[in-house]
Amino acid sequence: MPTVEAASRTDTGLASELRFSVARLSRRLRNEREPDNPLSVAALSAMGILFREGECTIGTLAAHERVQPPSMTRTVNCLVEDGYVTRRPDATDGRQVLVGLTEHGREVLLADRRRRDAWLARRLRELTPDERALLRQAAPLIQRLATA
Amino acid sequence: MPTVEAASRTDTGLASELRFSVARLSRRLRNEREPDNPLSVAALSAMGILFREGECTIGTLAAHERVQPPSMTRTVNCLVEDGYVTRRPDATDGRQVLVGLTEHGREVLLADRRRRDAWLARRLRELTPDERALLRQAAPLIQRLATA
DNA sequence: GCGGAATAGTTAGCAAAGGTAATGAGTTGG
DNA sequence: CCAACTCATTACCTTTGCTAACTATTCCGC
Repeated sequence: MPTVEAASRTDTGLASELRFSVARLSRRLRNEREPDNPLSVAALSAMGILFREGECTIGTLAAHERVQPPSMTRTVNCLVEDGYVTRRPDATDGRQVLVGLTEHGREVLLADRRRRDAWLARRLRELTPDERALLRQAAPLIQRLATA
Repeated sequence: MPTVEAASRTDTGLASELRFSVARLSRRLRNEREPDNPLSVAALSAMGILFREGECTIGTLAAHERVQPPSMTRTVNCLVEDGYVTRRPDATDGRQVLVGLTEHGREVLLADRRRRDAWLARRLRELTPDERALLRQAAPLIQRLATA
């Protein structure tokens, strides 16, 4: 049997397995959020971008989230209502809107992030140190698969 | 500094990183589905369960998907309409409904799965063999984190 | 073996979060 | 300077989840 074909078949198996397990853990993480959590998933990840990237336009946020601009407009509107972000017009291009985290938003984001990490951290403590080390190496790979 | 505290902090960092990368890849995988795909995500994973587990009741399907029974009822109704699954009453318990894949459903599921794996498999081929081997070990761990 | 409690599924109605199409406001190039 | 383009918004639709309320069936205590 040709090596290339074998390798390709194995990769497809890996793809299947990885896709399934990642989808499953992702769903589980969403479900394990506190039910009284004030922040929706969409809101949270938009705030995450603002935290990492600083002030962004609606379009930039939408592109980062791979979402259409109208969806991001709505998300941002909710966040403004709740005082987590501010909007201001761009000084040089009046069409654009700059969105930025408020101090309150930053605090709430970090608190929520801590809370959401807690469940997974607890689960991770049930693994062996070797298994954790393996996942520590895998995480950036998974990130790279998603990014480029 | 006490070892326990240090380990715990490191685990929290790992939790953060893993959560972020998994969420991101999962979103990306959803987005990379063919736009003209006839099967919704919910439908697809319900069919996946039927494929793995064989005939199931609505309640079992709902539990597997961590979804409330009414949601699964609707999903199954759509699948029945499209001829991907069949429903029949349980012989010994008239309250229950058994749902099973049709041959057509099985074919469509496998075709869709191949198509969805293709993108990820392509990305995986850009990694080194060592990196792929690492992910191959990580996949079952991720699965275990999600499952118990 | 019968009547109340429990269980499986469905129906109805609501909410979150995505999408497209059309519109308005602002910028820019010919 | 006006036509074409870009960014954001509005209006409306879809998917997919939820809860509450209801029906049909089974099970259990007596």
